[in-house]
Amino acid sequence: MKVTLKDGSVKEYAGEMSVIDIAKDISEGLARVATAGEVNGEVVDLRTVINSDCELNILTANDEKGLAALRHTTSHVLAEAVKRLHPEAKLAIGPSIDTGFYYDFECEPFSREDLDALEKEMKKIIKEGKALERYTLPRAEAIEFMKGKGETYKVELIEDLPEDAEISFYSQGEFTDLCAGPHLMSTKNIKAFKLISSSGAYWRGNEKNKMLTRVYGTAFNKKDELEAYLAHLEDIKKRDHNKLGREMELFTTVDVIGQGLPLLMPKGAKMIQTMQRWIEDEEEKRGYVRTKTPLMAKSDLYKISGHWDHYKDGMFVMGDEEKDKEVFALRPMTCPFQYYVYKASQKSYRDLPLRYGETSTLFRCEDSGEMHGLTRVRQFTISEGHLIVRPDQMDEEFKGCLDLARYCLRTLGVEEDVTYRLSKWDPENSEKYIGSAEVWEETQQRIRNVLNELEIPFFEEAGEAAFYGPKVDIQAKNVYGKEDTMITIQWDALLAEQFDMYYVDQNGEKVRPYIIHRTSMGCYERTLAWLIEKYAGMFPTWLCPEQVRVLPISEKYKDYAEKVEAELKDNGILATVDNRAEKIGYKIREARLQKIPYMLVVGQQEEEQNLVSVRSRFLGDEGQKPLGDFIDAICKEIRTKEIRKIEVEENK
RNA sequence: GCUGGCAUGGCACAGUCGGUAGCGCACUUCAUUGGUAGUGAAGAGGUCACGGGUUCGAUUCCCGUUGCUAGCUCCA
Repeated sequence: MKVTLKDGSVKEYAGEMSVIDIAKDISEGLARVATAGEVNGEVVDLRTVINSDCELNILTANDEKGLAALRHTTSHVLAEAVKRLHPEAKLAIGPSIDTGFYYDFECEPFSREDLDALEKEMKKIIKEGKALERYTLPRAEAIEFMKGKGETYKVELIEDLPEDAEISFYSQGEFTDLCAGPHLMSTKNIKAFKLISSSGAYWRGNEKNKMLTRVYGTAFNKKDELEAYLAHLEDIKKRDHNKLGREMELFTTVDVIGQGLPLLMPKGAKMIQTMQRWIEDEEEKRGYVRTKTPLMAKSDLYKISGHWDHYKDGMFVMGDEEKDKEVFALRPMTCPFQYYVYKASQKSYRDLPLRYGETSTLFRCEDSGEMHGLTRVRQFTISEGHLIVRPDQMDEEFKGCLDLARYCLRTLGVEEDVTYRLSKWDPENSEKYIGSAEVWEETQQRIRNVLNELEIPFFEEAGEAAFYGPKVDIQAKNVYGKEDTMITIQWDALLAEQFDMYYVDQNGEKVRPYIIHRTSMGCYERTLAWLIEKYAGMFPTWLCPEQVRVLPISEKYKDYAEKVEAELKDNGILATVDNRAEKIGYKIREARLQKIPYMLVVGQQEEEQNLVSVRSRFLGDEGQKPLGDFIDAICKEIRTKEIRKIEVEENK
């Protein structure tokens, strides 16, 4: 057989060879994941193809797929440990994932102590060093086998496989699991693993099914890799906006106010105001006009838009339809409000495109388990906008929205951190959407063309569209790897009909416009959360709620310090003075902990020569400068929204 | 909504095998007037989230509620 090595060279083996022989022949590292191989891009168990005539691409322990095999094997060891300590537990599934693996069981929930005991048992199993043997059974026999063991979930899994399928199993000593592989040769090759947490998870991800107990764990090739990963987990907790944002007094929550209703404190509110002013001004430059529409409306409005039928559960409804004459609901979106602004007067084709923007507060009654810090809340504010467009202007306007979105991302310094998703409808589930299949397919293709033209890499996902049209969602991950939508641009060729919107064309005919629903920088709260994690609280100067702090050496220099502060403020710089009777070292320590970009130390020398001693977050001690020079420099930094590089170690 | 975990002064945490609580930071006052990451001293501050139950007695044990949190599900 031919074996392709990592460097692309091909080695040929003749006659009967064992997997171990080949693995050892190639490298020591390979023996660790010797059962993982790849034929025609598909990961297979080496033993299924060994000595047959095919080209095999050997996976090393450092390959993603090799690592997956290691982790998957660890999940089998976990399953065996669970069966040993909790024989009543039923096995569900246990795949490897990005960060490790998990295994779902039907059993009582595990506490941390249970996990520790399982880890101990797993170490025992690993030490026993059982070889993983692979064998297959015909489908009917496989079902009988699993039925005999009482593994009802496994039976269900096999029943979903084709009638003529050969079902593969892996056994390690006394423990056998249904599995496609691949695996390590032996459990003893697991060198570094850790059970991370336990939680509930619905069988097959369906909330109508039974809730199983999921155990998350991870495994690495080497102990130090595991330790580095665990240290990394600790590290990202420090960037977690939900922790850091509270510590930095950007926001807080209060029991009696309610879930998903964070309070933005002065510093957080200032940052959001800075972003809002910036975005509103930018939109105006790009031809947007502003509206300010009500935060609530009668149910009649939502009945026209379709939200009353489709999304009533997600809205805060005031009143009872049975008893009250009028029922109101807080708005979960701005669309229909701006449509009525459009409809207030008759529009000509010459009026289009019309770009409406609104800094819009929305309310969505998220389920109680969904709320998270500032990223998933029940009241939030977005830079919402609707473009009312002639069909022939659609491509250009859609591009304009993408351009604005990318400008926002670039300015915040996060353009490298996002992925673009073309969110399509789901033809299998067409009742969730309005409009014909032809319209959907055509619009999706037009969006694809726009993205390709702008050379934006994107991926496509079915079933993620809005009910009225496909969209481009700009996605970002939080420190824990969870993904959220930061910006959305939606193509809507259908709602104009619902609201009877039209314009009059050259021929005097009424024509339906197209609509683009879009955000320029999405939800302010969510963006703030993202920035906290991105910059670990050390925001670009222009976004900082306090940009400069003046630190007089002693109270003798109070007047000069206040003069400096006044001059900074005159120039639009957010500055304060620390006039407390503390030593300079103490004041510096505090300003650094509060991540203030610039400290200006002033004493006798500075006062006499109208100087400031600059200490920045970026370079540390920048030396004495004339006050005017400093002001010029920081004003430029703020005006251009520069993101200065941090070149000093943050070691305390 | 579901399954767990957690809830002790403003913050971050000890602690009580059931006998009404402590440290650090922050805060207040006094002294100190200083040159680049913590000056010293004194003081104030908590019905141990809320509501029930068990008990002679509950912050501690049990139940419920609320909030936070890890996931699952959901996210127009």
